[in-house]
Amino acid sequence: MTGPRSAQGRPPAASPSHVRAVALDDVDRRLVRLLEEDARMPNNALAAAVGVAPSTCLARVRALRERGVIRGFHAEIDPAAVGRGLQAMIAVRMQAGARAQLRDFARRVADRPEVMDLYFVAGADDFLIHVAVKDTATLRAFVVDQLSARPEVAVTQTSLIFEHLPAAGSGFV
Amino acid sequence: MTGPRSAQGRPPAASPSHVRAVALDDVDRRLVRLLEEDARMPNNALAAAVGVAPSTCLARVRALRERGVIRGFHAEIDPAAVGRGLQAMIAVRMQAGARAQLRDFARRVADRPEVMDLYFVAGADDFLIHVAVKDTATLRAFVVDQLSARPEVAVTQTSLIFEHLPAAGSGFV
DNA sequence: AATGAAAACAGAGATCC
DNA sequence: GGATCTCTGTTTTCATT
Repeated sequence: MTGPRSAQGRPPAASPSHVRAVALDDVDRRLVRLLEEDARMPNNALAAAVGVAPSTCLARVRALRERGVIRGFHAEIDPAAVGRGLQAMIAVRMQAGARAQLRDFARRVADRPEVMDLYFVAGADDFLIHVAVKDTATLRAFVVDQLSARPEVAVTQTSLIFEHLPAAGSGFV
Repeated sequence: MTGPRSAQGRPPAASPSHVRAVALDDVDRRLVRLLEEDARMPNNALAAAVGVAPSTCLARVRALRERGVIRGFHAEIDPAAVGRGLQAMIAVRMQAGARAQLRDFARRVADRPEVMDLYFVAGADDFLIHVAVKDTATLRAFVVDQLSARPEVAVTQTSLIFEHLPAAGSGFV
């Protein structure tokens, strides 16, 4: 484990992509796939599953972390179980004159506790915000206070999310 | 740890919400927050951080898993590092007559390796698909073969994602 | 339900191939 | 770069409160 993280902040490094074109061999790819599914798989089980010695496996996983291939290990939490049963996707378009502040504005929004993901997109909208909140009143407050009331924001469009299927572990690594 | 997962499938249980209105006390909430940030935090460190004995901590975490509050532990992977440097959000609207098959169709799509998340939404679109792929050719192949060529699909709209800020650990648990 | 002690186990390093 | 061995520390169980 490296450094701890500020409780409310963004992950420290591992920016957009970078450390690019890292060549992963077959063992690396299998490790990534296994840890994507179960981040707590013991090192020796991991080693056995990919067919290397535990010490090798440990070194491989550490290298994957250091290369930025593995960005971190996280528990997946049921939002509803922690009082965030309502999810929405909010498309935001900034005022033409406010494009220069787009990234700073979006990053501040992304640091709000309601926000689960923020996607900068190409096209009519500037970014999408995936939020999980307690109820419609909280959602409305977020949209109004954090977005539509801001002069930088031109338009927002909120879509309620009925269900979210995350795909942790299904990638074709 | 409960059962293993089929490599390509969805997580087993923990559907939309369920096990609902689970009362979490202060210790539970702190455990959830810590594990959301670092799923591999050692049990004794976890115990010390929340102020209970390691054995108690272990039982708490196990209970959180069994209650479905914690759905799993996953490594966060840099998509670019595993050859999926291009991300997009695809909005899909189904044909009016195909709404009955919406869920089945969407679930099959969600099991595709390109798909990272699928959101069923209210409004003009039926669902949004967050994909991560190698290049534009792969993206185009996905959109055409899996979506627009299908008779159930009315329209798709693809937005490239420039950057994705995930918020693991920022929730207000 | 939480604890403390004891047993089982995994993790990290040094050494060698 | 990878394996074997060993020591240290953590995870886990269980009797107890």
